[in-house]
Amino acid sequence: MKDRRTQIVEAATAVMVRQGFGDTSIDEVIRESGLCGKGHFYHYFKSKEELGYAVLKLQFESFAERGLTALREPSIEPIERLTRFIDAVISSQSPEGCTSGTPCGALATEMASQHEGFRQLVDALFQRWADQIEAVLWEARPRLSDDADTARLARFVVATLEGAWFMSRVKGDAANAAGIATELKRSVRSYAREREPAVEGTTQ
Amino acid sequence: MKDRRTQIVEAATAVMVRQGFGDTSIDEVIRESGLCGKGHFYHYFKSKEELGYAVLKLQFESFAERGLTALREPSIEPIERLTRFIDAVISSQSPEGCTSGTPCGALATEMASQHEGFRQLVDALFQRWADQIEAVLWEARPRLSDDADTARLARFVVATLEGAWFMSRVKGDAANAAGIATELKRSVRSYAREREPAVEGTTQ
DNA sequence: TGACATATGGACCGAACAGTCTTATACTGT
DNA sequence: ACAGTATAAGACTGTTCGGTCCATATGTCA
Repeated sequence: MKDRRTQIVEAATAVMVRQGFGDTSIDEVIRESGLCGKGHFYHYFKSKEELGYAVLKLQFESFAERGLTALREPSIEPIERLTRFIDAVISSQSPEGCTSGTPCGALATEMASQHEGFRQLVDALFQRWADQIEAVLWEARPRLSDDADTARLARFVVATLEGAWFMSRVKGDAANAAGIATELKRSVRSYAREREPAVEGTTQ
Repeated sequence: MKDRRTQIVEAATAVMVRQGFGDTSIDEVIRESGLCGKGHFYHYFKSKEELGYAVLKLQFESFAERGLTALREPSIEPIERLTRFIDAVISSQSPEGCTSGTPCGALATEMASQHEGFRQLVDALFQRWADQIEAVLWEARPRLSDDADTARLARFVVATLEGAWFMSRVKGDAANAAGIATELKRSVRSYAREREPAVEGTTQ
């Protein structure tokens, strides 16, 4: 029933991640999806905008499953969990193609700036990141210094990850992103009360 | 001689910052510039792409003058200078319109992902930021802890500023950006050897 | 078999847009 | 006054693209 629709969304995602939303034509999506004919596409989607929402949601959900659930893993110490999460996000965007990895990226940026509805969806995505990260920080609270504002710190982490993604995209340099991750992890750790050896986890 | 050209670039910048490069038509630029007729525009610019370069350069240079020169101000203590720079960047994008402030922004993102030439220009912009910041950090080196990698830290600052800009754009929330700035400043300060009171400079 | 919904295919339309062409106007120096 | 050139204006073209329309299959339930 929904097979075809999913197939279209996945093909569209691939093309759009490469070329952006605005520069991806319906015809291109149709060609890439293996189907032929405009009517066929418009049988499943009311408009290009609706396709956009579907694409955004797909990226959103697939990332939520892969990355964010790891943040909840109770067997790992919370700060270590966050550290791993940072590494995961950074490394997922290292090879030239942000293959289909990050739910943010140029696509979200572009779409957010085009339709108000897209913007809200992207905002919701960030909020979800931030909320999850804050939950982890909250969990680690006994080991953080008193001036740690978990909500603020969570948003800081998200913003920096975003910035790292953006910068590495423009520079096409993965080492760059890794360096940013290192600094970010250090930032988080700087809130930890002196107590443990605060193991420096190398990215690779 | 160049009056008209500048006038066009400025009008184009205003429109493009609002709508993006792709969604800004030459006709719109012409209307906004006060001139009439396509030929008139193409008298000054070879193509839309050339206009794009001019717009990017304008944003680049105007920001360089306002923000980056302050980074070189020798009368202020280097880390304090960097702190003020961070505040300046963040506050310049606070009111709903990133009026014409940040040379980065959606525009740079979008353009960078469209033409290789644009990408290189945006990259150069980041590099200039990073270089200037690194110079400041290098100056402050005697007061930084030994494990401070100035180049890496500089890129981290730039990336986070980018991320803060992007996030606050999506959220439309200035307080958010301020919080990120606070964290970023703390990060930089955390490299300072314990010595001074490390004054917390409030943004406003 | 026939009626009817769900899928599939593709021709077509109107709008928007980058860029060209042709023409008209102002200002120079001679 | 006249040639030459920078400036100005806008009609026009070729193309791309989102979206509509209509025609055809392919079931599926009677």
